[in-house]
Amino acid sequence: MDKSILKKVNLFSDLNDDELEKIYSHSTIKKFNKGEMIFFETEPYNGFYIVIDGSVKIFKISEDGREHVIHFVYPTNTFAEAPLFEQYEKIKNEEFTYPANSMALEDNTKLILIRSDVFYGIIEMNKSICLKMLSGLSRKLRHLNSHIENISQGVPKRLSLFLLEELKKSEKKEKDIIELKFSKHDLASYLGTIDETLSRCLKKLQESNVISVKGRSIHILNKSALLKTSGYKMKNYHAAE
Amino acid sequence: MDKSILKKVNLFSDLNDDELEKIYSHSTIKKFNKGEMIFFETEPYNGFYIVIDGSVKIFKISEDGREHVIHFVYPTNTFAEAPLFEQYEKIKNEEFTYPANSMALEDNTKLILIRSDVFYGIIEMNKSICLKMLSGLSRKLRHLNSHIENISQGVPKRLSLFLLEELKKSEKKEKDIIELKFSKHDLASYLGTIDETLSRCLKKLQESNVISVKGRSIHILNKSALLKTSGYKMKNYHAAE
DNA sequence: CGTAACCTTGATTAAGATCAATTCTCGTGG
DNA sequence: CCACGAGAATTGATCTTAATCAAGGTTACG
Repeated sequence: MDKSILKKVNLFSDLNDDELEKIYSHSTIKKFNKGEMIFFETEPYNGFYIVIDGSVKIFKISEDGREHVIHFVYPTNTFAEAPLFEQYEKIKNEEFTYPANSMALEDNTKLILIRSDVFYGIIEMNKSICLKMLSGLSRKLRHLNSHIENISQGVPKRLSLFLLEELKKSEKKEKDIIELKFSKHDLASYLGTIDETLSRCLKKLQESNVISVKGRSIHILNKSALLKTSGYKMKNYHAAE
Repeated sequence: MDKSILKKVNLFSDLNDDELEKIYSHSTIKKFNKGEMIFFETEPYNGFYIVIDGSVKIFKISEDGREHVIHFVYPTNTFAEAPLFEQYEKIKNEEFTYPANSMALEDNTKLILIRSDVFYGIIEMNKSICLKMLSGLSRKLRHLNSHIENISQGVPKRLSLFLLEELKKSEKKEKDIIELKFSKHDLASYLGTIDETLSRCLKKLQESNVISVKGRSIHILNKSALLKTSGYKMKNYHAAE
């Protein structure tokens, strides 16, 4: 893999060359195609991942076999870091498993696996990476809190919020267009609803000329209408991860 | 305040006497009565809290004025730590606010306020406290993840899960009895439902002899029935915070 | 005791899940 | 290049759950 990729990962931005070299030499890059599993929640934990290319969904399976999407992860973000520290507190080699399942959403999705023991070594040498980690986890916490707040407030509202968040993330590229990396089924699951309900909600938004949907690309025609139905509050909008 | 209290806080268990002294001498203990506000989400952030006695609820208020309880916090646990690290990454004195509102649930609730600047000083000196913090945040993340998973699965299920979690927390004291520190209204809000629905669910559980409710104390009569309606999976149950 | 906050109960309504068909889309092989 | 088939998405009809609306009943506390 290209060593310069590591520098783009916010988590590693304060590491010196020795430390980067250590991670570089001990890490493996893994490639997955669309639909391939990255890990199962039954699997023993051995490290966390960084998305380099493509995208990933994190999901749980309930006892009735249904899938519940918890997160979508995009490049330069990490996932499955939490068990690292729960594990660290205990006897080092206690059996821990991954907290959920994860699957690649696109062909040629590239990930770096950072093994627990490698990372523990880095932590010992470098305090700043701890603070980066803390800051990353804090943002995730904040995000989950607002997700919980939203989830109890009706599908149209949740959908509007989701669209605004996605729009914010992609604001660098083409204005006003969201390219979904995943099926509407996955989106429905993430929003805590089902395909049919999502479909109907999207239809309504189209009929009132707020958005226009073509396959997996969604054009935002009237952002302020979305803000309105999402129950716009400054801080919510800015807190989006 | 009694200095020995600090040692009971897991977060501080690895600090040496100097460090404890520093926290001790720079911290204030604050007392609140039932119903008093600890902070508002509009308020500038100046540090996190540790519950020493009593209990606290963390909640948001939606634009229609409704209250949404996100957390209940009990002794020796911390709350509002997340902004600490989001703030640390930025220019130090950027204006940050609390992430939600908080209110004391009991008379004579005692809290320690750890000011941001004091804590930054400790962090500089002691790496282990970072790891403790990481571990604490990780557990919260895991907890929120399972909360999200649960919230989309019907009130009876959520209620059963809540009861089992509470039972687990209080397992040290009287077996099989849960003493709520808060109103049923707050519980309903935490479960993402309303008073009437909660009332009916509790009634049903009583009629089928799973629990018995007297005021704010709930006696668990048939734990395995609860496990069943909660969709029991080993890891869920053990992951309870 | 009396009042207010808290909780419960019943009747009604609305949101969204479920069930059951279609239609659409896209990749594959003929 | 077209036809096929499978998965994805949409649509309509119905059913379930839980929110809403409207009264009562209980409890706690001055």
